[in-house]
Amino acid sequence: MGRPTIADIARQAGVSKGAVSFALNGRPGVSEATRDRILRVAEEMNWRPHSAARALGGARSDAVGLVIARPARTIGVEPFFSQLLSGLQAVLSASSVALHLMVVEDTAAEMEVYRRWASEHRVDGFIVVDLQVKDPRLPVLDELGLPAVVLGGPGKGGNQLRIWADDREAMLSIVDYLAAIGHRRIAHLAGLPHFQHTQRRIRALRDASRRLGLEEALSVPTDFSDAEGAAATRTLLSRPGRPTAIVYDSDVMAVAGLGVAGEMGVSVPGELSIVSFDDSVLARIVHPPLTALSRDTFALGEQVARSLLEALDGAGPGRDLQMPTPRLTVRESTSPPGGGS
Amino acid sequence: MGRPTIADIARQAGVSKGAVSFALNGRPGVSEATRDRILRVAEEMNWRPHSAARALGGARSDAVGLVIARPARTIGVEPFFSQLLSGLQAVLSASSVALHLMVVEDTAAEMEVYRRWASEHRVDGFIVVDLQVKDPRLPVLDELGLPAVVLGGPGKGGNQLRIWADDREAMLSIVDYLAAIGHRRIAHLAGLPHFQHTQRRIRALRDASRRLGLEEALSVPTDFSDAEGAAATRTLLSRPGRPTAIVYDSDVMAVAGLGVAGEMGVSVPGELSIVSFDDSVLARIVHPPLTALSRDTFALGEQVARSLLEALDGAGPGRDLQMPTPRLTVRESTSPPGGGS
DNA sequence: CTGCTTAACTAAACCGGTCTAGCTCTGGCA
DNA sequence: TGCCAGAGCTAGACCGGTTTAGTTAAGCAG
Repeated sequence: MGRPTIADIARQAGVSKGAVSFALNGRPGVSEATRDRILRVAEEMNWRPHSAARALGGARSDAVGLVIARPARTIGVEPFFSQLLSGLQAVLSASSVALHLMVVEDTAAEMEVYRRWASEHRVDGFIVVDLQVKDPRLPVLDELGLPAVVLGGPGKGGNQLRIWADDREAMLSIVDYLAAIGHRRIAHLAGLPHFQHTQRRIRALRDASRRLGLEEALSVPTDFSDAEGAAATRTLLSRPGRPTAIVYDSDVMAVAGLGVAGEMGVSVPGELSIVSFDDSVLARIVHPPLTALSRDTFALGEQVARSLLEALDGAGPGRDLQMPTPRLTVRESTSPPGGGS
Repeated sequence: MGRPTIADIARQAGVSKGAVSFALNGRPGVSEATRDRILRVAEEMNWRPHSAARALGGARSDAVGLVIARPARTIGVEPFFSQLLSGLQAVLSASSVALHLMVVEDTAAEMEVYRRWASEHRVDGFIVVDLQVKDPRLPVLDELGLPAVVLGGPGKGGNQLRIWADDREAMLSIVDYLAAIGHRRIAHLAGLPHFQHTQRRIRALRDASRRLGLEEALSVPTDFSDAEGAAATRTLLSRPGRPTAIVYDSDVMAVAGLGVAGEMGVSVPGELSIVSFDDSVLARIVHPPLTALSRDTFALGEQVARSLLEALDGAGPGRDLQMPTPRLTVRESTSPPGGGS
């Protein structure tokens, strides 16, 4: 005989299927004595719920979805994602909730997957990353009516729970620090321009430069790849009046930039200070180790998972959540311009 | 009205549910004319199959499982996994097969997840990584009867399809190269000792050293973390008769080792040559860029996914598959011992 | 024209759960 | 004693597909 079903348990325990279902799901409708008996029988027969059957009945599927719209090859490169994934998993697996992961080409495909998974009851909720400026995914999620946690920026539009860190404040802390040790010409290798956090950082940098009376800061948009990071760095460094400090939006780009500097004979931090907006092993293990914003991406993942699980349990709307503002970890890639080392 | 079901299509097209099912699945039982009509109606109504309903009927669930038994925090660090994931996704998403991902603490928990997912019909097959020496997971998978693709080593035990690259040959190519440019004292920072590929590499190094008449090579086991990589490097370099070349089993450790060398004032490659067994952006973007074994992990992921999909389609047992032996990419972290920069 | 085969299709069972309507007790209270 | 409320439980519909058994009509040989 194959796997036991609730019908088998019902027969064995001498009750109806319905009673078994009530007992196993801890809901009223059976006496304590009966519930115990049923649970014991289920245990004995080594019963496991059949997820498909559950999902068909409209109940939970105990899985959440994460769809990432970036070329598959670049995901592997980004420590941010793998760190986030780790954090998510840590919490989700503790609750035996699986993660449905899919990488797609573009936002249109991403929305299509949302629709499909929702209509198939494949997942109970979504995690949304890479929030865009006028994000077309939010209305879709609203329409689907599944709970979702959106990573990035506060703001309205969509009924999803938002979790974010204060990018603006973070950028200000970088600029304040650089200005304090004497830098006047700061450049910025930004990320994809239609991401909300990219814009927020660019604006923060510009505002801070004005306030502190620095030269107008240059923000160069990139696709987050090491290739563009290296290329843009090379361009910046070979111009007259080159910056004395560069802020990189991701650690991969920062490390690539560090490599370019070395290659061009520009000493770091002697002639160029480097700050990474993202901290990971990467920033720590290169030489010199990079001054970086330490945002605990793992913890972020944990928080996202926790919030989503709460939302699944129907714990009210659950309000937006701000993560602690990342603090700058000063390492050896920064020093006063023209300074020693 | 909610999503259309085949009953809706049947009504609209004036046929029975059964006919619709036949038509949509391309099986005999309906005329060409009727099939076309049904397909057109389905298209018009924007019908999507409900995966749960399908799975309930005993059919496929269109998802495969990947369970990784490592501390969640370390996954994010390992480019190997994220690259592999990317490759898997590239193929899976093209076939609209989702990936069920879970990170657990140990092998026991991993096997438990296999059992659960199998009995819940949550997945159609598994991808198994980190093959161990006497791997307890293989009998479990046999028992569950689901197709699986195992990453690592050829060999018997288990009915799963195996995919691997020739670690032995790869290690030999590294040692041959190092010996050819004059190295006699080679050390090796290995991975977790109960992994099959770790043992294979250690043995290959020892054999090659004997054959080439080098000093007995030292293999130090680690947990793959940057911390242990750094610590072991420090130990090796501060001993008298220190190695002139170190082979690292992962790029994270190699980069960490590079950092330690810099810190200790040991010039690379002047006084120490470094080879990484794993190539990734990491190896390319540090300075100096690392000589590394280029195994295309992304392609490996693609191949694994393809093989698993084939197995799902019941394409016979499908025999074991060897990936091209990784070839050594010489960069600037290696040179003759005592040689110039 | 009869009898037989086969293609095309329908009706209904089935997968393994969830959930609702309703039945049967028991106890409390007027 | 009669009535009602509620606890505890059962029967069966239901979710959306797949699959099998059965029906109908057409085609063809004899």
